[in-house]
Amino acid sequence: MAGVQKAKSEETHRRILEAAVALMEEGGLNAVQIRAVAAKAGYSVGSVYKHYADIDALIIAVNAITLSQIRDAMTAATEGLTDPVARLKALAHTYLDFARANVNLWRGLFDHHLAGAREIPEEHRQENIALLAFIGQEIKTLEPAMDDAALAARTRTCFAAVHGLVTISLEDRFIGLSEDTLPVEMDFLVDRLAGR
Amino acid sequence: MAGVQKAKSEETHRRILEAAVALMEEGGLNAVQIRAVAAKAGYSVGSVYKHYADIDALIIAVNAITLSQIRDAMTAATEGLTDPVARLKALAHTYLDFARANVNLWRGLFDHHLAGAREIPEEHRQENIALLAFIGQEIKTLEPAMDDAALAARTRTCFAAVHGLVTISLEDRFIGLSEDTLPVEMDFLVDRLAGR
DNA sequence: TGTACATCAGTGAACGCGCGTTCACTGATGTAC
DNA sequence: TGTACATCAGTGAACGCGCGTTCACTGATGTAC
Repeated sequence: MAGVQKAKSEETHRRILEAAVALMEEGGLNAVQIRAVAAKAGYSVGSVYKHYADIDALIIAVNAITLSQIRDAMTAATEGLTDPVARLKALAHTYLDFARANVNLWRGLFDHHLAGAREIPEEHRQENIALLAFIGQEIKTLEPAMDDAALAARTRTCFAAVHGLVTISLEDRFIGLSEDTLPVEMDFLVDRLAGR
Repeated sequence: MAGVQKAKSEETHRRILEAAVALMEEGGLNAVQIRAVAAKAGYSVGSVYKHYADIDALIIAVNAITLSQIRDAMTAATEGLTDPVARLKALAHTYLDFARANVNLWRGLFDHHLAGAREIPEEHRQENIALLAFIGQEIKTLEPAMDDAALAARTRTCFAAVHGLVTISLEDRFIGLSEDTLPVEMDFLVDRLAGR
């Protein structure tokens, strides 16, 4: 009956990660605490440490899931669209909708800062690049003559502008744009960025 | 010799605030701690509480100074300029330059979240509105036919887009735009937002 | 198949640190008469 | 001007809480012979 330990271990690993995701969703980054995760997953504190080196590793794992969810949503949203501007709009709205539907998961991506010299894991970096690649692809279609450096810069600018609109709309301290005007403003922004 | 106590008290108040600003500048939001502020200002922990109700009140005071610094820089930067787009570019570059020159003070504005139900002080809110008013004024010149609600929405969108570019450029996790391309991208963004 | 030992998953009390906050106290300044 | 008392600025040890992390331990699973 070999493999029982492995199966148990994998289930525990999965349950702990699920609990962490749920806590991030419910209470934001600060709610992802070792004791809370352990309790929610149905294990003890020590077990969490058998699967994740520390709290940062766990949060990074949660953020990796969030990034891949966004990537998947973007893939689905652009499927079948051919016009570059329509595709860019679909990407922007997907990003906005995801952020609004999953405020805490989305904030977790940007609120989590590693202390000191620790590096962002390569996997995470790749996911970020993947999101930018969605945008870069469309901009290349719109501006075929642009060289690679300019394209990379322009891609980040466009992402940054859309990201800014999403950020500000989620901050209550800036009395937010109303529910209805937000998509209108997003379309305006993408149109202008695309030169239309 | 009346007024000695008042003068001492005012000086202490000022020194504590100065120490808090210096700490925020040097080490970011998390460096603004009661003990650190007290030590830097040359007083004891208890004295800080004689002048500020709690750590949040002190941080809010620091942020108020930062906001007014930005506002003053914007006023100076637009002086003498008449073209609305030139003025918008000057505002955007002032914002970018301030953030790059005072990363920690600038981050403090957005990283500080009040726990629970506490409200953002009215003074703070007014300063935010003041910054938006700078932009709104120029957009009104560019789009005189726009009604107030649309103008308010558009103003926030433009601020948000510029804010996003500044935010992303300060994040090292997105390999930043190089020193040189950043102003170019900022000009591009403002031109496009202005419809040029 | 059975025995002895090694390895693993899981436990949870205890440690340690950071840090905001309190409060009884001291000495200086202000005020009333 | 002098005395007695009140008020204020400033002190810093101590409290309390949150929370990440450790580690000696238990029982189950795996392995060697």
